[in-house]
Amino acid sequence: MKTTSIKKIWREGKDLIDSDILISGWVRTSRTSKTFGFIELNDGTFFKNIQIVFDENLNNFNELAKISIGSSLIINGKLVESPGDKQPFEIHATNIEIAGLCEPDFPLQKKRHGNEYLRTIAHLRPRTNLFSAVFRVRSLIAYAIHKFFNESGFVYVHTPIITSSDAEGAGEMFRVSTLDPEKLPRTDKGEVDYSKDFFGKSTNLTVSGQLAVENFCAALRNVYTFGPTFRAEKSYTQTHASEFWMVEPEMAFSDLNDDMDLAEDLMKYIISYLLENAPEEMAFFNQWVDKTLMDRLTNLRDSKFERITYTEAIEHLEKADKKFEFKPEWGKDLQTEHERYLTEEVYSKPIFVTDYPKDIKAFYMRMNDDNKTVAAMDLLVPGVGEIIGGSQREERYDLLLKRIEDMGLEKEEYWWYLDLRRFGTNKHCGFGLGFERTVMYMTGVENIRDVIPFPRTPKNAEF
RNA sequence: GGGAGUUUAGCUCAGUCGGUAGAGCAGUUGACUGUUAAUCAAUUUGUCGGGGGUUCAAGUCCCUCACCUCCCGCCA
Repeated sequence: MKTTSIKKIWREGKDLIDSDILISGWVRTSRTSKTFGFIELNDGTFFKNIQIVFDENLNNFNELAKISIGSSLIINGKLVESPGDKQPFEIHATNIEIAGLCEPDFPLQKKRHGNEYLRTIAHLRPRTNLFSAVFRVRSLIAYAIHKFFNESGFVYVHTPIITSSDAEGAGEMFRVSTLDPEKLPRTDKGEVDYSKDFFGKSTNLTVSGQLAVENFCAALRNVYTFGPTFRAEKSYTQTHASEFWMVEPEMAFSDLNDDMDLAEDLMKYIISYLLENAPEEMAFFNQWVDKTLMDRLTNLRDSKFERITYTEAIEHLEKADKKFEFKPEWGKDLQTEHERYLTEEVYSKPIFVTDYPKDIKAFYMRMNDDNKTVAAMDLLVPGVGEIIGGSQREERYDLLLKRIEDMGLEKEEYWWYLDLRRFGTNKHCGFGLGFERTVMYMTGVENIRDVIPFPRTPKNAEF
C-alpha cells in the first residue's frame, strides 16, 4: 500500500473519508486513557499534524500508551471524520508499527523552547513547529525567486565559489588554500609563495558573484546568480552571518530605475507566492512570531515603494525631532539608526535610497553627472534594515579605470572586468538581495541564525 | 575592531541584607471511555559556567578566563 502524505490528507481530506490509508511520521504529542489514546503525528510534508486514535484492540497497545515524543511510527488505519472540534478528521488505527522509539533524553518537549536553546540542538530543531515552518518557507522563497526570474526571461548563471579577485574590496575573506600552515613556502623576500598553492595564486571564497555575472550579462542579457557567499567579518548582530546566500540579478541596457522596478517586482512576487502556497505557515508566524506580519506583507505587496535620494534622506534626518547618536551629515554613510528611522518611522514601509556620495560606495558604481554621487540604491525595510544593495554599473572605460586607480585597487586584477567596457559596453545594472534577510522579513523571525539550517557565525561552525 | 548584558535542575526562570538552593514544566509511577499544551495524585533531579580572592561563612562581594546574547561598525 502506498503511503499517503499528511499534506494530501489535509488538502483532499473529504475525498479520502472512510478509505484505508498508510501513513508514517514522528510523534509530536500523545494522550492516553485506560483503553484508548491519541497520538498527534507529523510526517514532515505539512505544517499541521494528524490525530491518530488507537485502542486496546491493538496488540501493542501497552507500548503505544507510553510512546515517547519524537518516536517514529508506521500506521495503517481508516480516515474518519473527527468528533473533536480541533480537527476535521482523524485516523482510526488498525495497526501501528513502532519504527524507532525516541530515547528519554530527547531534548524537545511538549512546550515552547527558547530559540537560543534550540540553536544548540540545530540537528533537532527542524522538528519544531517554528523551524519546520521557517525551513519550508525558506525553500518556497528560493523556488519563488527562481520562478520569478525564469518567467521574466533571466538566465541562471552559476558563478564561482572560489575566486582569485577581491571582488569589491567587500571586507574580510576566507582564504582557500592547500598549503600546510605549519610549513609555508617562502619567496626570496620571505613572503608566502602562493605560486606553490593549489591554484598557483592566492584564492578566497567569494564575497559576491556580481563581477562574474556581469560578463554573462554582456552575453545573455538578463541574468542572475543565486548561491552561497562568505564574509569573514566578525559581525555580532542579528542580521549578519559568515555564510549566507545572495541573489544577484544583472540587466543589460538598463538603468537604476529599471533596477528598482525589478527589485520591487521581485519582493512583491515572493510575498504573493508565499501567501498562496504556505498559508498555514504564514498564519502561524502571524500568530506566534509577529502579529503585524500579514498586515505588513499585504501592505507591501499592494503599495508602491518609496524612492528618495540620499541627499533627501539626509535632509529628512537633519530636520528630525529625534536625537541620533551619530549626527547625520552629507558625505557620511547612513547609520543603522538613520536607516531604521527612515523606513520605520518616517515612511513605515520599504524605501529605496538612491544616489549616494561616491566616496562611500564601491568602485564599479556609475558616476552621476554631478560628479559627486553614484547611481546606487539600497532598499531598506522595517525590522531588517538593508535588504538589497544595488547600482547602475560604470560602463565607461576611462571613468571605471580612474575609479579603480583612485581607490588604490590593482587594475591588473580587473583586466577582464575592464574588457567588458571595451568590447561592446552598455548601460547595465543589478543588485544583491540578502536571501536570509528576505526570509527574516517574510517570516518575522528576528535572528538570521534562526533562518539558516546550520548557521555559521564567528566562533560557531558546529554541526 | 568598540561597548553592554547574561551564565542557577533536562527546559523556562526565582533566589531579598552574604548564613549552605527553590518554583513551574519535562521525566518516572499510578488513576481516568473522546483527549487536543488533556486532567488528577505521588515522586526523582544541581560541580549555582571555570579558576582565584575577601570572609567564621559566597549562588550572592572582588579579580580573571570562557561561552552565549545584544548594540555599534562592516554589509546582504
